[in-house]
Amino acid sequence: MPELPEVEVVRRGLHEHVAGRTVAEVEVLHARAIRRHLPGAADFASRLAGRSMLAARRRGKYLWVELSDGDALLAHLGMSGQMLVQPPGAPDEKHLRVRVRFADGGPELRFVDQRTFGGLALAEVVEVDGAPLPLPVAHIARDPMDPAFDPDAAVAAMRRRRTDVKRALLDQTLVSGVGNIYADEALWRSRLHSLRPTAKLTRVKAAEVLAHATEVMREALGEGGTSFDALYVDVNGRSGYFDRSLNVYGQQHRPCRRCGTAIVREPFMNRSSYSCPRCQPRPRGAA
DNA sequence: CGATCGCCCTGTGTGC
DNA sequence: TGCACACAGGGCGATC
Repeated sequence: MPELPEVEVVRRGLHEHVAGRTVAEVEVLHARAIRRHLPGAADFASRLAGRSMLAARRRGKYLWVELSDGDALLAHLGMSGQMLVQPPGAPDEKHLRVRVRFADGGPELRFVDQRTFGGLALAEVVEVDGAPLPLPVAHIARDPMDPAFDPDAAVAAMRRRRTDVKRALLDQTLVSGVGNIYADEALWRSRLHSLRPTAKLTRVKAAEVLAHATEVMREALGEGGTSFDALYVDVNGRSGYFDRSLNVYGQQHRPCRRCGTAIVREPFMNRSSYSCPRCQPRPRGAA
């Protein structure tokens, strides 16, 4: 479940290990991994070969590497995607989808993805609101780690929506980078139930939940991200430690760290929401 | 256009 | 032991 902090850890690793290197050869082992690259695997491989990789960038949960021709190698990790830096000759991972070999003969870049929700693509870079973005990312809002992130504008956009606060937090066109884990953690810190309507939140309360989302993601980044198993790892295959700090996510039946009430899990959008029923009372009238 | 819903995937865990 | 099914869930296309 890579969300902003986990993707940022991967971005830093890419920046450190691939920036400045020239691609020699690309191998696509599973077509679904490049399904967003509409011209197909052969086009993907031939256009990437010979390009140099420049800076690694990120917005929300998307990351990309600028290429020497002005385009970008765009990646989304989905649920289980990994970008690994491995020595040539290391055994192929079971779910290895794309391999990038470099002209210097050094470590390869490997895209590994068990559940195949993630993928790579080559994309044109366009300018949106003063920021260079790969075209498929143009509709994604700035994330709270972006120096140009405007909290007041994000609060206003959230309150304009006729929806529930958790849906708003997960909507990448309002604020990007927040997924199910950090949404639940931010709501717990804000003492808000996921079904509270955004339109009824005060400006102050909406700003508070956004600030909590930002804070929890910053703390997670400081711990190297959240990991429940070996699915989420940095480019060297190492896991983060923030799962030890989670207050509600995955904590059903455990006592709330504030009031001792048992944390509950409820179905939400075909997935789960975790909350404290006492600190985060369900709004009246909500189903 | 805003909001909602179903689908895309595979490995793991659980209950019968 | 083996089978069926729930679950993990981000993003996007279709639909109203």
